[in-house]
Amino acid sequence: MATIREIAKLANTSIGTVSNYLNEPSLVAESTRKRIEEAIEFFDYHPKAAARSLKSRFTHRIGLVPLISSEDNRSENPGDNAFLELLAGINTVAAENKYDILLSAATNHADEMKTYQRLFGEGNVDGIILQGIQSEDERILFLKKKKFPFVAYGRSDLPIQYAYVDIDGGQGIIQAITYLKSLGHSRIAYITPSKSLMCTRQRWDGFIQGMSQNELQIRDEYLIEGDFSEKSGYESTKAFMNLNTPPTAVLTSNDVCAFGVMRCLKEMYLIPGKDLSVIGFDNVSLSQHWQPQLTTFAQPFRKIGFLLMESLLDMIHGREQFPHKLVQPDLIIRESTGPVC
Amino acid sequence: MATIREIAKLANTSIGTVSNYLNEPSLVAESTRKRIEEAIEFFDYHPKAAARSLKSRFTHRIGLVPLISSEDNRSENPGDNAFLELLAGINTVAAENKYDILLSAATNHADEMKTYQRLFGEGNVDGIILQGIQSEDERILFLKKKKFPFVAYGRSDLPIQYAYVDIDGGQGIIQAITYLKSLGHSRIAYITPSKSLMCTRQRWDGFIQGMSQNELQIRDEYLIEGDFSEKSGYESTKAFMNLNTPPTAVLTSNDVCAFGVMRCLKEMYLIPGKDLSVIGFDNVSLSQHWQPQLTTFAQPFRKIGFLLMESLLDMIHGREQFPHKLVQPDLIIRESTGPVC
DNA sequence: GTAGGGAATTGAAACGGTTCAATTATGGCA
DNA sequence: TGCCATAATTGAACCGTTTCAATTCCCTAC
Repeated sequence: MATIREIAKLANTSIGTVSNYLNEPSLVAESTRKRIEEAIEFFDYHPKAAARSLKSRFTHRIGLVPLISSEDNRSENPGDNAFLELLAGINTVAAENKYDILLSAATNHADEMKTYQRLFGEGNVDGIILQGIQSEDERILFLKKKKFPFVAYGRSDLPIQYAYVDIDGGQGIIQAITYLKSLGHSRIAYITPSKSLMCTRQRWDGFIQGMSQNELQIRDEYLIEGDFSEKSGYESTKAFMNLNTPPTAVLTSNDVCAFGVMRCLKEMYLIPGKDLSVIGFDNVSLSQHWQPQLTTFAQPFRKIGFLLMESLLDMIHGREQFPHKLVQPDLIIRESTGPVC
Repeated sequence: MATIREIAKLANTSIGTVSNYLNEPSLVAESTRKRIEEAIEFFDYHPKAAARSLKSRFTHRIGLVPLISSEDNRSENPGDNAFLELLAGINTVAAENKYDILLSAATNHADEMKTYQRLFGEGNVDGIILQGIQSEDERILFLKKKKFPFVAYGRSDLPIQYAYVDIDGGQGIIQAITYLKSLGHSRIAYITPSKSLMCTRQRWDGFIQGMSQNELQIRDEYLIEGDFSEKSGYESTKAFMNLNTPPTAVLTSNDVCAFGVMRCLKEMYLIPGKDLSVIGFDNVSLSQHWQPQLTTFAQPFRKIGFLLMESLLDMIHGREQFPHKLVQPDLIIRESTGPVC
């Protein structure tokens, strides 16, 4: 395989000039450039990545540690499609900027931090994208301490500055309430996710703002803290529908919870979208095959991937310090919502 | 960041010995080993990947070019989950062997070959996994010519030796026929995929063998060459059911085709699994939510990922030349098949 | 004719490991 | 004690780029 020295020799110039051509062609005179191009063509020359990054300190790679469930599952895991769309988005921007994605997995979950230390320590990548952010996320603390470029998909509750892209759950809720109001709803219930989660607070702020903006009254008996389970949807609905004046619409914490709501309605011979409008969150693939099809929020994962990669490149090249970006979820209107009777 | 020289100095030994420790600890005496370990611990030392692979010619990375659909789709694309499971399998074996996966995308489809040339030419990876094999696949020709380690998921019709992992569609069909026979079926129809595809021939061989093994008669009017479309399932079924003695069971080319079969039955007020047993191929996520749930073949993608990576490692390390591996598809029995009435 | 300055080019040093032939240490045995 | 085989260690050379200070080239202005 040809090296830069052979190219230089054939093009009758020095390796320094060839290197310049490779990295900043404008530094090279027209005639020299032509000869170098011919030599490169002749040898089908590609500069070796290892040599390049040894000296330049740039790998043109970014790191990503996939969350892989250990068991074999081809199930409806909503995260699956999400990850793939995310990857597609990241990959698109990466390719446009001549970057590759390095996927590193830990053999077991306990070793996950070791994977990040290795990615960083061995100089395998120029930056890292984090997903599945947790409260007090130690990966964030680690990378921040090392001053290594990274972007997180999701906000944590750490009191430090770092780059992230996240869903604007609050704006979503506002949008949903406005939509429900336009259908004539005023008695809107809300099954919130568990209080301990980051997204809950953001959505809750949106709920308050959305209700006041639409001049609707928040009623305590219409609020239940659930979790992401089917059961919490089922049980909350039971409680709601046994009130003297039950709500006419309910916002749930996610699609699975919304399925629980609908199961309860079915048992009570009530019809989703008619007796109670139901809105989910996530747009899992089942939601469009359910009977009735579920109105829900979709996260534009591909766009999130774009933004993650763009932010990371900005950081790597020192164009920005800690970019923050929020994206609106898409309200996908299907059959589980309808005008109030 | 510490280098191997600093480690050697602190451990009071030479860089050669430290390098030995890193790569083949058995070469280093116990006492020296201890001092080196302490020094590594002290500096939190990680050998730089670039320096390592510059001289050793091993990157500890394998390359994979994902097939990314350009449009934003969070649809039921059956390939999506497949790819993720495949990746999970590859990643697991890779991690166990201290390998990472390099994902490289082309900005547009026309440049795909360039991506492979770059992956190879820049020395970015030790080997490559190919998916979506096509007839006369130029990637295979290229990598073969360069004598670069690669494993393909799927067979092509090229008359050259290369490593692959593939589904044993023929064995699947035999299994399906044996299963149908056990339910009392003898009039079995088969909607084959298009003749031009590699898998068709393999499945067809299985069909012949399965029928003769079960002492069943192949009848020409029960054979239709379809494609992977819903429509071909629909129209073939119309033809079958208008015969004087219609079949009691039908094997289809894939799940989508099977859905077409069932739509036709519904129109004719016939019941899948009762009036006609239907077997799909692929186990797309819809197949278990269909009414009735579809009996179909699932590909064990995660296992395929294992095998791909294991084969590739064998080739990289010169343990095998062109490993071939076939895996059985899993017949998933659901509601669209039943005993003959 | 010459000074000045920008554009183009040069080549040695550096990046941080691995490799390997050569050297030294160690232990067993007569 | 001396000899030999084997284990352990050494360090210089090398991998193929980038980098940068120094040099050369070329043109313009005076």
